[in-house]
Amino acid sequence: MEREKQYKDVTIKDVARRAGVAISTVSRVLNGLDKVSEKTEKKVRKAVEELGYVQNALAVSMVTGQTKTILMVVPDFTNDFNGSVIQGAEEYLKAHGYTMLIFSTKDFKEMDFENLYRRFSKLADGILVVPGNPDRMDYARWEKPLVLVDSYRPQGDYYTIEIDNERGTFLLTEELIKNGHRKIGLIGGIQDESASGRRVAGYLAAMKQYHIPVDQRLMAPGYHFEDTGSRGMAAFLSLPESSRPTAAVAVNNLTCIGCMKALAERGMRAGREISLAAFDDHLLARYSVPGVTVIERPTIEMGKEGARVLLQILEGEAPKEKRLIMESRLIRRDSVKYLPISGTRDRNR
Amino acid sequence: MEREKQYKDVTIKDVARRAGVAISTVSRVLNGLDKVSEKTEKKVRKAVEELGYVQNALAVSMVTGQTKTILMVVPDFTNDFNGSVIQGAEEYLKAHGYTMLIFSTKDFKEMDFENLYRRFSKLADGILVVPGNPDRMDYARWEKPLVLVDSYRPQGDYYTIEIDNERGTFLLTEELIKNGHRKIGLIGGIQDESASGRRVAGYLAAMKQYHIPVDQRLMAPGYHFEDTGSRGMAAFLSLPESSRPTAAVAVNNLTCIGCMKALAERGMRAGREISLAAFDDHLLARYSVPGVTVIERPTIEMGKEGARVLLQILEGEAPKEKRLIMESRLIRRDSVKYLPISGTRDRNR
DNA sequence: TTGTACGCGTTATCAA
DNA sequence: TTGATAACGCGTACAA
Repeated sequence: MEREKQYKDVTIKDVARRAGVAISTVSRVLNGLDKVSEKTEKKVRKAVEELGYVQNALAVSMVTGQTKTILMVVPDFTNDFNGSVIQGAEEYLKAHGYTMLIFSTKDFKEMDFENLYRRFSKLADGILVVPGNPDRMDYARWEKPLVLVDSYRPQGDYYTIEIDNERGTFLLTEELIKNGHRKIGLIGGIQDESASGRRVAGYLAAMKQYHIPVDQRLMAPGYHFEDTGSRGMAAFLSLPESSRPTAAVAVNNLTCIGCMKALAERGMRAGREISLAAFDDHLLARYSVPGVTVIERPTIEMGKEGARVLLQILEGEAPKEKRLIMESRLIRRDSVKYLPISGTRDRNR
Repeated sequence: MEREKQYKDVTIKDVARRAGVAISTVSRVLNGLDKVSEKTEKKVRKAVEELGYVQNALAVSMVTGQTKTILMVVPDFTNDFNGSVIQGAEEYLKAHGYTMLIFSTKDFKEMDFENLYRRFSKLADGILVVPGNPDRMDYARWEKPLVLVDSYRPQGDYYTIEIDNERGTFLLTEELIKNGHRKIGLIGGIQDESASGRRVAGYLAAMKQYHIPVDQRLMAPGYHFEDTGSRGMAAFLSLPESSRPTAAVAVNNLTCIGCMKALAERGMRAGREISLAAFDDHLLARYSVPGVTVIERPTIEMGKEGARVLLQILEGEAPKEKRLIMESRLIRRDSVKYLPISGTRDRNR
């Protein structure tokens, strides 16, 4: 009863009454579109202030058809790569008056995508997605502007924020080769599977370029999870010494962590018993001793760029180039041991 | 022109026309409230199916006054603690038909809170916040249901999801003491500051209980950032050996990481040159060699519980007990070295 | 420069 | 059991 009154929000109508003008005048002042005499503007602003009026974004969206909201979809929130991308995107959106809805596809069944589109189609103006691994989402059903961060779909004609995945693993593999390694394992990755496939390709390309035959036993394919890494590394370590790899490339942060876990459990360390180089920098790679050689990506910037491109599309100024390739770089640390014995001799450090 | 048509959404009106019934009937079918004859229900469902109709959540919210959305506020997305809390909360909300808006308070000025409340008051039914450090947000302005995750405001009469912070640092400190350490430093924490203050108190309580005088030089207070940790550890290491601590307690994940960074830069490691025990488990503590002894919290569950309590309040079934204290536990790893020399003698491992 | 009135897509109330 | 219609809060032609 009384309570009802209390929670009753002040509307544009209340402001109009208080200011002694029409609601359209209030609207005009608030949106600063048409000309309004200075005097009435002052009256309105005063009323707004006194009443503590706040626009009802819902009602605005109803009539304008815009929600000023974008939906961000990520595989899960506990992966620091996703966290960084979200951070960058959220900052950009916030700074440009947009609000962010968020949705995680963890434990998602493919069927669920349909519901996702239904559920959010009216709630957001556009969608920014970090694909999972595997990357099987059918984006075609989403009819509004869409930007993919860290996906590889050259045929799909989507707006994407990428880095050169193939080059990344190529550099990692090359780094190992240049340090004298020839028995190099690959941990994780699925051939022909989106970005993951590109990373496998980079490994193979480096091996080929340096004329090193690929040993299938040294490839431990799998999706980009920690488990793939720990199992892959365990498998390598159980090989007879003659065929055991002296180094390994992990395809992403989680597989790298899995490798390090497997090593730690055996009292071993990357750069001692086996060398390691991985895609994506992370806490453990950075601060463990020895540190792990990695490909670093501008994760926060990728999120920011994704948001920027999305808003550009919404403003009707879509960039001509659909694929935006960002820079990545190799960070050398001590997980790569120099093997002077056999193989290539030129040290690169 | 044509394009306009394409993007024109199908509304309840279209469904009604197609089914040959009134819109109110369609609404009834959709919401399953009143009785509807089986025949008309079938007609309506068919029309919905054929047209691919989806309710416009905005319009629903306009009239019901509920948005079925909650706002989650976190300090930033790159901290894995926040990531886990978000993960838990998002899963719970999603499963209960709620949508999650998200907002980061990184680089937030206190003044900005007012805008935050204004901006989201009409967009969300409730708010779930993980406070920053410092924890100075004025929640009183937010008039809707609110739940704090990991905040300590016993006087504020808020709904909170907590763990026993004081007990946490007490256990960490005690663990060091029981392993023979007496010169124990504290890294981070601000006295009398919310949860942070409780952690300082836990350290002091343990020292007192074991009759160890507190040396002010061994307290390196500061907010819960990485920098506080690396500087604190650096300061400890530069003390003359006679007064240098043999062990340190870090108040959270970031300060712990800072400590480990400082050690790594000097070629040192926790558990060798100095012992370390910290609040919050994380990647680096778990998998680095040696692993770090920590207090582990049920982070995902904390998010989940926060969401649960919030929805309970929204359903009008607010729990009687405002503070929900969750369990945490000590995980022993190898960063605590046993010092048999002087001091307490009973080993606890 | 300002005001009137319609429409956005729903739910809910009241009649029929 | 169904239908007509008034809200919800706002933006915006159009009229004044």
